[in-house]
Amino acid sequence: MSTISKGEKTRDHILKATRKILVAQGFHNTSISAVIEATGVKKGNLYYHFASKEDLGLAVLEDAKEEFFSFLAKALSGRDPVEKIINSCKAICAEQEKNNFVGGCLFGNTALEMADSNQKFSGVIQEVFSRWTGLLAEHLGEARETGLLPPATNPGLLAKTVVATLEGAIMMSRVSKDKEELNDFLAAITGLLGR
Amino acid sequence: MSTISKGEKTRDHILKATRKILVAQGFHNTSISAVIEATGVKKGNLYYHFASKEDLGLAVLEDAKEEFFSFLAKALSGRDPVEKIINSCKAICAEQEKNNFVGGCLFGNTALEMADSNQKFSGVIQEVFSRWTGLLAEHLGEARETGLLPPATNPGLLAKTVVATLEGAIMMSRVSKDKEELNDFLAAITGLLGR
DNA sequence: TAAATTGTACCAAACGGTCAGTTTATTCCA
DNA sequence: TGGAATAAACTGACCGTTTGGTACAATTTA
Repeated sequence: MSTISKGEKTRDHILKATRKILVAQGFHNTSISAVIEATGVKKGNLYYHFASKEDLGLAVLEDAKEEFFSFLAKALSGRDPVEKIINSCKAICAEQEKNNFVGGCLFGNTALEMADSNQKFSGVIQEVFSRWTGLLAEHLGEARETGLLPPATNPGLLAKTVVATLEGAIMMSRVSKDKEELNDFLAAITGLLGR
Repeated sequence: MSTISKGEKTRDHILKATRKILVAQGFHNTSISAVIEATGVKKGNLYYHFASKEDLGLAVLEDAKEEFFSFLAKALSGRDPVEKIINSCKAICAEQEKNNFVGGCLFGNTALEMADSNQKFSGVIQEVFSRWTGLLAEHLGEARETGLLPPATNPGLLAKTVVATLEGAIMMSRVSKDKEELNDFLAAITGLLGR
């Protein structure tokens, strides 16, 4: 007796399938008919679950957000805070390789596509970035206290820098489709953290 | 007796005006009618100068590319190679502030919007990134030879890292619209270069 | 018996693009 | 030098298609 209803299952199926298209093609280049084709869900049913295309896009983003932070929580593993961060970056890069550099980062993509034209979207993105950097900053603060990083370290700034470099790295390796390039970037981030 | 014909003037006017819309809204969210409205050029005339919307987009990108590298050449000024790079990053960030973080980087935006769906676009972007990092790598190599940077420095990788961090920084500060944040990132890049 | 799903048909608006024809500039020859 | 011929630049109405979205009765499922 599963507690998830059929409707919830369908909704989730739509979310996951739409995410795949959205991450590779972007919001404005993804049509409702493409979603219908990919999901197999009929139009009437789609609009039964989501009020509008915007609503669907936001729901996909929210869903991906939750999944990302649960992924991040698991990926942040290691013997010390610095290693945890490095491993999380490695895990993210591994995902990129796994997808053959198709899609990149949904949040980064959406950030650049919608930042100046849709507040609702950029609001979610802002939340992702601040929560993400906040988590990293916590660990970096811990690392500083325990002497793993120099006392002059600014955890908040360093966390943002790591995320920015990672986002930039995903962007550039997505264009070049170069596996080694991504590993190089990973080495650069490792260097940022003094290793 | 100017050597630029009326047609060339119109073409350039279209390119510049379209760029403004494109950088803020993206390719797929920019309609031909929006271009027509912004330029004042009638539809028939627009298609006299450009074969298609894609063609227009590519031309805008090419035009912006040329302008960027001429901007970069000027911005790469300073007493030594490292200072030159830092100043160029500062100049780029100053542009972002000037535009109130609207639009961000046309190349980065287009990279994330078109990378997986349009080879022609991503080809231009790839060229921009490789030329840009190539230029920085040259200066970094020089800096290493003259002892400004440690002998173990990898100019190519460091150049890519600088660009990646800058692109990530522009992305994140575009979402947050935070002036100080961008300056923080600038400090981080300066740190990357050992200053 | 309520929630979920299908089917079909429809809508106005916006989309990218075309084209015959008009205007403006340039060339060329008497 | 002037006027015809040619080419370049521009206009605006029009095209078919796709877009996101609606309506709603009929059916299936939990």
